[in-house]
Amino acid sequence: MTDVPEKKPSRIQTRNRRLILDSALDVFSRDGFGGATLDAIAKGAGLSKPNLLYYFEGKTEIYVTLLSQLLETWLDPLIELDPDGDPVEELLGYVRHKLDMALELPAESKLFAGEILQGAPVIAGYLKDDLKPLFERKCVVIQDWIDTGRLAPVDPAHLIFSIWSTTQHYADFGTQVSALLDDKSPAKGAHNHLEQMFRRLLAPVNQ
Amino acid sequence: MTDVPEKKPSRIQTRNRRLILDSALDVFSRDGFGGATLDAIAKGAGLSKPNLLYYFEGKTEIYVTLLSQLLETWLDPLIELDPDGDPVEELLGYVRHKLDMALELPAESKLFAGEILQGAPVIAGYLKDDLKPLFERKCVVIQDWIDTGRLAPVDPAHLIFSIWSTTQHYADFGTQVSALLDDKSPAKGAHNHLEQMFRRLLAPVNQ
DNA sequence: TCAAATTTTTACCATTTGGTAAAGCAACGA
DNA sequence: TCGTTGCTTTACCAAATGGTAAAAATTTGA
Repeated sequence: MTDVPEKKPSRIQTRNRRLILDSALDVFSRDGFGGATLDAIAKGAGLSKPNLLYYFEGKTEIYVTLLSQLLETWLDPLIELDPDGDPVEELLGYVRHKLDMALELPAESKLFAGEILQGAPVIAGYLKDDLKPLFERKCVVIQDWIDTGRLAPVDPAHLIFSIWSTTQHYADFGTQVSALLDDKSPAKGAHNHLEQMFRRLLAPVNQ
Repeated sequence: MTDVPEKKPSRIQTRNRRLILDSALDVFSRDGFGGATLDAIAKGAGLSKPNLLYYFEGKTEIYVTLLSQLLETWLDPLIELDPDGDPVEELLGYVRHKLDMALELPAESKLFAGEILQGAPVIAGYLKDDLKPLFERKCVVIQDWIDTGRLAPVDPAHLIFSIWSTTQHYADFGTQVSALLDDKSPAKGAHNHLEQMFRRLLAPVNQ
């Protein structure tokens, strides 16, 4: 038995692992996996590099831990799409939720985006094993809404892609958005615009 | 005079600079700036590393050259938005054009995305000096279309963001899209979906 | 309070990486 | 044919980086 001797973590462990992961999120999301250095992460956490390596086995383990924790949070709002709710309001609620997450947790969004951008070397398995089944279940839910006339006909998969892309854009391309909008917060305008866009797309024609 | 003694490039120079930039596009878009190595770029180009450094002054110069060339191509379709054309068709044409580019040049799209994701360290000046004026001109054009009743009322800036995000998603998040759609090409579905979505959004209500 | 366990530091190291110096080779014009 | 110019290779190097060993300091529990 080489593993599973793990005891409950001490207070120091809990605190320092938290410090490390917080710093790592900054560094990885700003510099990418390849550009990030253990020195930068250690400095941001206020620890020495060997000390950091006392808590994590290496750069990759920090990165994987960060992504794993992130994915749970990321999945949540999609899970909550309720088949029994009002279709248009359920989907608009999902849009709002995703946009709020993008605006409030841009570093997390960027970390995820960077991972996918580079071909998902770490989370390819997660995409196939966890995200895909969920994605397909929700596509069925949306298709049902369409078939029962409560939603305008639309391709469920591409609808989800559009929701993801438009909302995450405000985090992942935040630098560009800020540059083009003179740093005035895009939050209000983005919410209104996306609500309008998806409402028009989704509202069934004959009520 | 330390610069501008540049003569016309020889055939060998033209060929090798092309080889290097082609390889660099692969490597930078796959591994990010920080993760890319000169060795990988040299290998991909079939040259030795010192030979590569005979043609470019360093890693950064290759990256900057690549981005500069890319930005011209990237700007083009937006420039072509014709104020005198039919508003809805002009915008739908723009959507089509951007989507085709994303599907045909995913590496270029990813390179740009990676640069913005990391805070646009290299092209921040371009965003302010070139993209922003163009962006604002086109926002005015769109606003005029709305004011003359030929386009549904919509926030021009956020409309452009939505077009960019939804189209580029098929390149930048192509790994995820492929994983979720079982590798069947998303091209047809994406075109239909985006056409439908933006047509509904943009068509003026009272014809 | 004191020994055991945990945490942190100091001092390293091997590899990778961006980059250089300089010699060798090839091409071209006179 | 020869010298000048342009291109390529060989042989390096200094810095950065991921990571380790082991001693020192600290905390913990009995």
